[in-house]
Amino acid sequence: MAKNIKTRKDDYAQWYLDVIKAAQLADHSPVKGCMVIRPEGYAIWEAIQRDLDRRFKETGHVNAYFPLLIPQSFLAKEAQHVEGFAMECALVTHSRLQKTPDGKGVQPDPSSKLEEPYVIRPTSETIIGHMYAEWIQSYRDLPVLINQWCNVMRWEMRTRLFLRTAEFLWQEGHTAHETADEAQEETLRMLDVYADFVQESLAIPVVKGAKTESEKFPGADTTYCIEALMQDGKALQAGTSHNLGQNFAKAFDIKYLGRDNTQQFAWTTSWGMSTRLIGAMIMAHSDDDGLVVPPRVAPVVAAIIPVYKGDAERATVMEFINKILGKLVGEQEVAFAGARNKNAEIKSYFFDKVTNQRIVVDGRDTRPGDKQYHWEQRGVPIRIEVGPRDVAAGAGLVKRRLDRGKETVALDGFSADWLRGKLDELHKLMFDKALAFQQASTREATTYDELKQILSTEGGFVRCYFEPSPENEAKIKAETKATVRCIPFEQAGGEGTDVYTGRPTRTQVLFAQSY
RNA sequence: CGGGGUGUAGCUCAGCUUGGAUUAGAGCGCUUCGUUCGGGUCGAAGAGGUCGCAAGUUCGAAUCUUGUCACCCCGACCA
Repeated sequence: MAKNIKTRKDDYAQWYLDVIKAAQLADHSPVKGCMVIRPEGYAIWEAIQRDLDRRFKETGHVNAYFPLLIPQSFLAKEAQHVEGFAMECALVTHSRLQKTPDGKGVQPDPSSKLEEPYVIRPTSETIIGHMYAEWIQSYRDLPVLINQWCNVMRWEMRTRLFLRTAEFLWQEGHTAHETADEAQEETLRMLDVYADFVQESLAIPVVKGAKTESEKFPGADTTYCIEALMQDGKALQAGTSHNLGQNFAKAFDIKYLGRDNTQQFAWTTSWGMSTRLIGAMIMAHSDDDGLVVPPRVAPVVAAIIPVYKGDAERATVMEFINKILGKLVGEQEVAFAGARNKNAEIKSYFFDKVTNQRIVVDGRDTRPGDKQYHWEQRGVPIRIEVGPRDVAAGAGLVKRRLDRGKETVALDGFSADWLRGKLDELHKLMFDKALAFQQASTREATTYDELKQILSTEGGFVRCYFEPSPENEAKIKAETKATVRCIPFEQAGGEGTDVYTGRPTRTQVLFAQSY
């Protein structure tokens, strides 16, 4: 049992922080609400970026970069947008510092006060809209399909590592189209891209659906989302895709000359996913022993742990490990890595140079138990233990992080394909496990009492007939802390009784408490 | 911004009620040496703190008083 990690049952919130700390994914920073993403955590973000970016390119998008600072007046141009974000905007008001009168500190130089303050972007619809207005003149300029990878800042009152930080990393796609249909098609296409990514790479099952009026993005006509369920029964919005209609086009004057030679407003969309995904990944898969990383985004796919006493045993064990490595990563990489790792206690070998996934050999002078815990807490999918007994048997002991499963694999059994197969198998097991949990945690309610009962005792998703309305949602939230997570695409069909009003409705929604 | 709580070593904390033998401590972590090595060995030596900050009371303050700052938890807000 891990000594440094609280159990989920005892204190779920503390468990989450302990897992992050033990795996060295992130740290609190001196800046309130802002985290430091440590190398182990950033490597996971890089894997997410690489995979998502490929999917964006495959669907015809290109990357660009827009400024961090947005003129304050831009925020005011779209009425709902400013209302939604005004409360959490950080402002830049000066361009210079000067020494304080006592000479000990610094303060803003009053003479450097900006004519118009800048807002640190909470999202970039406005400044991108401004640029699109300049770039788009004709229907021939459409569609514009641009994504940017960047940081944004939202001055949250309460923050949690990865799930909600004042500054976070994300991607935001912004597209402009000739017709409403194309914009709608794009909005749904990117929602599918998100869902596929989260399921195929992070092994987290999601529910696709639409947001209600009160939960949608400020300035959108419609917001679609993917919702995931965490192990404590709370929901987490993993990604959103917005159909902005002509709202931003009208606010920023994005007009084009149409095929009929008349001026038209463009139809725009935006969609984003953030470092919150790392929080989702942790909460969906990890256990009381620490982090469990889905194999497809794991920076280290396997850790080899030598076991020996004395120099003689060490030499034979290491020699055998090199043979295993040769099978897994190739003789050439073993040779290259030898030079690269010269002075490293933990030696690192490329398993896949495209995804930058590695295999490590932990040669530190500590007890094998230490090493087991070390890699276990970091969520490495597979550990290979090699000691004198294994060398004698010509095999390695393979342990799986997910379920502690063990098997002995003969030297000839090791190969890159073998490892890929193992990782795929683990991915599938992780997804199935998470899916089984999600299904078991999705319940139906036919009355309001039933809804309250489920939410207060078991949590999870509650599916029920409900006609969304801001007033009734607010009342339900006040009583249950739960909100409509989405109106799922998959509807039972037919007519039912609204759990709150008792009136007939055809709409089914998913209620849950959320992060 | 409302309610509650906490500030002592890198981390978790004891000491504070009743001021003085505390030359400020413990466990973990860290460094060095030895030992051990199949799920967190053991031992020795060592580094590390103006007790959040400021003023006051006192012969004497981590301990009492006042002020101040920071952080945490619960609520309102949220990718």
